[in-house]
Amino acid sequence: MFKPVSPKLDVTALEEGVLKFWKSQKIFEKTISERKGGPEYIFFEGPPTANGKPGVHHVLARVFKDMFPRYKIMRGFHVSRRGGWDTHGLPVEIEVEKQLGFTSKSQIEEYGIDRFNELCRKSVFAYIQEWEKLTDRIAFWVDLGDAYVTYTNDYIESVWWILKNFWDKGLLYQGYKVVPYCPRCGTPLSDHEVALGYEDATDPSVFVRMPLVDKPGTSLLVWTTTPWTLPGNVAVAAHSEVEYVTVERALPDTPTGAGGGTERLILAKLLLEKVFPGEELKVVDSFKGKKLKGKRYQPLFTFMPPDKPAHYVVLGDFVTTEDGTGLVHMAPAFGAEDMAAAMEFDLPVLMTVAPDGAFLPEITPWRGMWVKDADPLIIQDLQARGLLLKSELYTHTYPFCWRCHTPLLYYARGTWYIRTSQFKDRLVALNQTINWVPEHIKDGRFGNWLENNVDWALGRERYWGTPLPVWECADCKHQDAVGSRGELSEKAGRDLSDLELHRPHVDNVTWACEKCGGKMARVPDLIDCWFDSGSMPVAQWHYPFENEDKFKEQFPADFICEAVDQTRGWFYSLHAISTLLFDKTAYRNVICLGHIQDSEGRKMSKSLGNIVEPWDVLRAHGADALRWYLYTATPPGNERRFSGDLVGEVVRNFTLTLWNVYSFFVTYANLDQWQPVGQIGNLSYNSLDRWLLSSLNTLVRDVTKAYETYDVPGATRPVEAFVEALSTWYLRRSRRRFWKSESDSDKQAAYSTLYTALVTLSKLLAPTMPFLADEMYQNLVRAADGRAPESVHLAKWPQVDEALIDETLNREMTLVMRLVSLGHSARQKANRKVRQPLAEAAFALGRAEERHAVETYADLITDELNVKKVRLLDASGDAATFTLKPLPKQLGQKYGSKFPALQKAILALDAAASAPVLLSGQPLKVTANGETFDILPEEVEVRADAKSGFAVAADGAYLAALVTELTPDLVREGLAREFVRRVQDLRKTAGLDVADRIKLYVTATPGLKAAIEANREYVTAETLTVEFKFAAPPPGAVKAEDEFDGEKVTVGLVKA
RNA sequence: GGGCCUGUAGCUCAGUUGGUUAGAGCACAGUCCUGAUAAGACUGGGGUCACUGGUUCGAGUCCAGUCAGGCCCA
Repeated sequence: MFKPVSPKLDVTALEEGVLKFWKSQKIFEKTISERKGGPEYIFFEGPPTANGKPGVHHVLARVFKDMFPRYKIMRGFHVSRRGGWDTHGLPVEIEVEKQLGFTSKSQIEEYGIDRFNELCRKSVFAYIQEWEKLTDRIAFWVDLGDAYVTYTNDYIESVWWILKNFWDKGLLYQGYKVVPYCPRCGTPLSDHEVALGYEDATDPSVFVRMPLVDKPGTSLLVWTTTPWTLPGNVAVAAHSEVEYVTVERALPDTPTGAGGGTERLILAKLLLEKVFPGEELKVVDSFKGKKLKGKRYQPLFTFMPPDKPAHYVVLGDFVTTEDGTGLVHMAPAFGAEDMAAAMEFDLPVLMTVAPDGAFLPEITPWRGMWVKDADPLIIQDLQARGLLLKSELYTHTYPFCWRCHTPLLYYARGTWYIRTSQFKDRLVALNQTINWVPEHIKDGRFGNWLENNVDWALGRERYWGTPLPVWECADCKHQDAVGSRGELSEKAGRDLSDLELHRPHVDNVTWACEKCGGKMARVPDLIDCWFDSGSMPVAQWHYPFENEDKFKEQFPADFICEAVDQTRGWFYSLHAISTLLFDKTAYRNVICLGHIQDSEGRKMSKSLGNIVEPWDVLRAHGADALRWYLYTATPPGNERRFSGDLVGEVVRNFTLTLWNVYSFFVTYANLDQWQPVGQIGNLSYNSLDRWLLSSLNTLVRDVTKAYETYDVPGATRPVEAFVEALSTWYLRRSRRRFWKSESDSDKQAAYSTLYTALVTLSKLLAPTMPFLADEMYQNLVRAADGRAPESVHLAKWPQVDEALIDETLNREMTLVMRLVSLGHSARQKANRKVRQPLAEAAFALGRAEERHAVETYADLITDELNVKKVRLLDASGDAATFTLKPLPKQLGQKYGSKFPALQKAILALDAAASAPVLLSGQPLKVTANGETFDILPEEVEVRADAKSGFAVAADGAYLAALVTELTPDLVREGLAREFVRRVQDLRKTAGLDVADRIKLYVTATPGLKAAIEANREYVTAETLTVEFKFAAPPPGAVKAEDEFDGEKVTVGLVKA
């Protein structure tokens, strides 16, 4: 006996019950321990930070991470699935700063880095219980008990080892980076912080002349909104393809008195009207920007002598003709593009401004002055020297410090880099070996990112993070890197193996410089926390200090999965570190998820208040439905609009359909005391059974292939389609086989088929709907066979039986369903309800080879359509008209541009004469444009229409025709069926069990009485009547009166 | 400003190497079926396949451009 299954489903109770079972029987642990010795399948967990509540986007990533390890376990693999936590970084610091009410870095230093970092350490696990609870509830099987944590000494030490390795290879260096910088706070801001502080600002907008050295009287016209950067100017950039002009204009009187004459100015042609609105100018020359390359001009200021060639025109793609003059002033110390150009063209970097935002003493007129205050004075100076064309005001959005509202400066700061660009070719080549889902990321977003690789800016001027293990001599600037605690102890001359490896403790370790005896102290930088997470393949094992075997076994990963923002985050950091360190990829397959948006396509954010709480969805619909929705709704790489209602649809549409099939099976199997064990072959499977088993094996084959290629929709959507077909076709068409009283081999075959399908489904669904799958498995398999694996998650993945796959059968059954659908449609049109039997259904088909299906499945069709007979529409006898339909796919491909004429010619043929030729399989001669073609039968569809007397429905070449004429016999049968239906309703309302026998008492008008008499055997068999009387029901009988088709009836029944 | 992705019914999504009638589910209306069903079948309404141009005998599909949204970078 199976445990009885109610058709009503309580999802929450089911899932909580299964969770309890997993926990008490340690099923997760067993999925690991029982696969020891099996091949390894390696999954890396991209570590989240637990200082915030997990949201629905975390659920998305976690359920996708979960399905492949579960699948692989069932294929016999051993999967470790170690969890991990990312614990360093600015977001953590910001949370603590908020908590303390701090607004500047100096407050942190006053408070004490020591105490501050302790708070950071605590805060990173503030929500760990939320994370654990949610992870558990959605059934993401990951080992959180043994999770790696990036702030531990062991982890940091491994990261140091990597950095030391890079140091030894000369890959770690100091350079300049232009960063958004707050001169008041004395700190660079992260992109995130910059985004907080954009405002409209009004700045001066100046057009400045830069006289050419070789062409007196001609100047480059340059535009800037930051005059204070002009003393740092070293070059002017032009775009090679933009059209520039030299214009001549009258020189107005100047304050210096040098009036009159003309001057020539160079600027982009497109901007002429914008710069000189309404002014008549003489264009003396016009040329592409590349002609300007290398032209030298006189520097505006000479406070700082450049140490390299400067003050000439360079070419750059970043130059636009949006505003300005198309000639861009370059000050490498104060612009990222300027700095990039300086690197490219080996230009000098003139640092004219001190870290507090004031000019350096060298800039004599404005020394010590806040640069923005100097703007008007600089303009005045240029004006006085005749270098200023004009000065205006310009309003634009400009970033301000979110803490102190000081305008940010783009400012070059010294920082540490890793020479990743040196490995660009390897990064690109190794990327080619990775299987990206979706594929376009490989050569698109990720590939482009690698192609444009710039050195990794590693340094961070912060407090809570992995310290950069580089020490520098205060005197001679000698530098050295440290790769382990042991090495540090050695250098410092004392045992530091228990030293806490964060600031400020590491900062306190110093030693004498080996070169000059000066003091070696650590540089203040931390490293980018992306470097932490990218180090996890190594650092999670504290390799190479221990666990060498573990590391070798668990690298590289077979599978990782994160959202698309990780292309430049974790996907990159893993790839870069692994490439530089081992010249290997860190992962073989990666699913890159799209972001979740709200139901209106907006980003989910706290400020919009449109966050969907995962717990709300879980409580309403359960984890399986949420998971299934996320797998099936859209391909993994797409953005997805999310709302709880859509998850509810999964339950109604899929879960309940499957559940009801399952409930049906259990109900009847119990009634018949059917047992799954001891079933041997030799069952008489009918065509429906064979079709279902064929479809099932096709499903297993396709789903397995999809799992192997990380195709999530391919692994899930076909299951949905199969369950639909199982319920609405197989089971609906097979119900009678389960009801019938005799227990013959046909019934056994039905049970066996349905059982096989359900058990196989439970296994196919195990990775994706782990709760429902195990619930079904426990009842269907475990309950009957104590030796079966304890959980579906410990069971073997189903094997395809290719021998059972019959493509012809699959195709023919699809055709049958289509014909039946047309039959129903014809009934509807003729207004003939299905309970009324009809004499005949005839079908027309598009192709000759399909005729076989109608004959083979005649029984099925007659039963479904309630007709006495099916046959093919006879072309000579039944068809009133034919239509020829030239098939463009065949004819168009074969005859190309001749197709339209040919089509016209075919349509003009006498169909009545041509159709029989084609139907007999002969080619047809057609003349078009004076050319004769032999048209083959498969190139033209012959459509038949039926004579009158039929009710007809057609779809393409397919046509169903029903004889709607009713004989007295048919009418009586229809009445009898109506009657049976009334009795069945009555049985139901009387609360009888499906197998209860009854005594039936009937009084009816003569027509109906005759109909029942004529079909008495049918009536009693259908209604399980053991005693039938045309008589008034006895007292105590359940009674009903009804009227239909002009007949009246009174029915009474008593349980026999 | 650049890169990548997306745009098909009210909503969520399919749509094969280009083939002439663009589909499914949900939602809405009607009819039917039902001793598993919270379901199902049939019918109907609902589409400028974002837009413009091109290639082709033929474009939702290929090409170019434009627009809108998203993400990343600047």
